[in-house]
Amino acid sequence: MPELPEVETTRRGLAPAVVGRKIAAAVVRNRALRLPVPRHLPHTIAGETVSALGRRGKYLLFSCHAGTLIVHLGMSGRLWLVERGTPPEPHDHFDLVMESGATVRLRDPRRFGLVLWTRGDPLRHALLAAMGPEPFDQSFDAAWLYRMTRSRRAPIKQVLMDGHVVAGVGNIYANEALFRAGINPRQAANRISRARYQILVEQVRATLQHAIGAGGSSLRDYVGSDGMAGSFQNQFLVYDRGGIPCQRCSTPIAAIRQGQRSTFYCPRCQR
DNA sequence: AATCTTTCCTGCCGGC
DNA sequence: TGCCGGCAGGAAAGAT
Repeated sequence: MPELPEVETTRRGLAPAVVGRKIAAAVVRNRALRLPVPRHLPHTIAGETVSALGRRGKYLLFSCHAGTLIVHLGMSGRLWLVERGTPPEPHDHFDLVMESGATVRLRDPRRFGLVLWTRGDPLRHALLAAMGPEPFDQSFDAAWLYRMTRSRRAPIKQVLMDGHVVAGVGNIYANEALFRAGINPRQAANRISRARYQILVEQVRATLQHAIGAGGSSLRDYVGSDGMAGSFQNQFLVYDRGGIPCQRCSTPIAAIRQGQRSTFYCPRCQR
C-alpha cells in the first residue's frame, strides 16, 4: 500500500522505539529484494545508534553515525514493531533488533522493497539524488509544476506520479488530489494553466495531510507500525469508487486505465 | 485470470 | 549521425 502517508505514518510510529537507541543486531532472512540486501549489513550496523528516523518520498532513512539504513516498502511491504523473539512468519525478510528488545520487522510478500546501507549523505545516493521536491517543501509550488510540464504532453495524472516531478505521490493520492483540484486526469500536462497548478499544489498537500492524519490507507492487509490499520480508505472520494455517485454532484465516478494503472475521476467535476 | 499499492529499465520516436 | 527528452510497455513476485 505504501505511498507517502503510509510511510510517514510508519516513520512516526517507529521513531520512539529507535531514535536515540542502539542497534543490537540485524537479521537478514532473505536477501532477494528488488536489490540484494548487502551481505555486510549485519556486521556494519550492529552497535550503531540511530540518531534520527527520516523520510524522503517513500524512502525511510535510519541515520546512524557510520551511515544510513535506507528502507523502501515497495508494493506490499510493511514495517512494524514486534517483541524480541517473535517467531517470523513467511515473507518476514528482515529484522532490526534494538538493544531494548524492540524489533523492527519487515514483511514484504512481493519483495519489491529495499533494504540498503549508504555512507555519507543519503540524499546523494543514486536512488534519492534525482527525486523531485517533497510535497510539503516550499520548492514544490505552481511555478515548479508549470516549468516541469512545458514539454510534457502526457496526461497530468501520469506526470503527477512521476517521482522526478514530486516525491511520494502514488496512484491513490494522485487520483484523490486531482479530484479535489477539479482537474481531469487525462488532461495533457502542458495544457494546464499556472492558476490550476496552484490549486493542484494546494490539493496535493491537503490530500496527503488528511491521509497522514488518518494514519494512512489500509488496503488488503496494510497496518501501521503499531499493528493498527489506517482509516483513510474510508474517506476516498474517487479511488476504487467506479460507478458510485460522485459525492459532490452525483455523477457516476468513471474508471479508466492510464499507463496500466487504474484511474478514477468524476467526468463532471473534473475538466 | 486479472488485478494491485512501486519503480527501474528498454525500445522507440521526434527534434536539433 | 548522434544525442537528448519524452513516453509506452514490460519486468520483478505473491495474494486474492
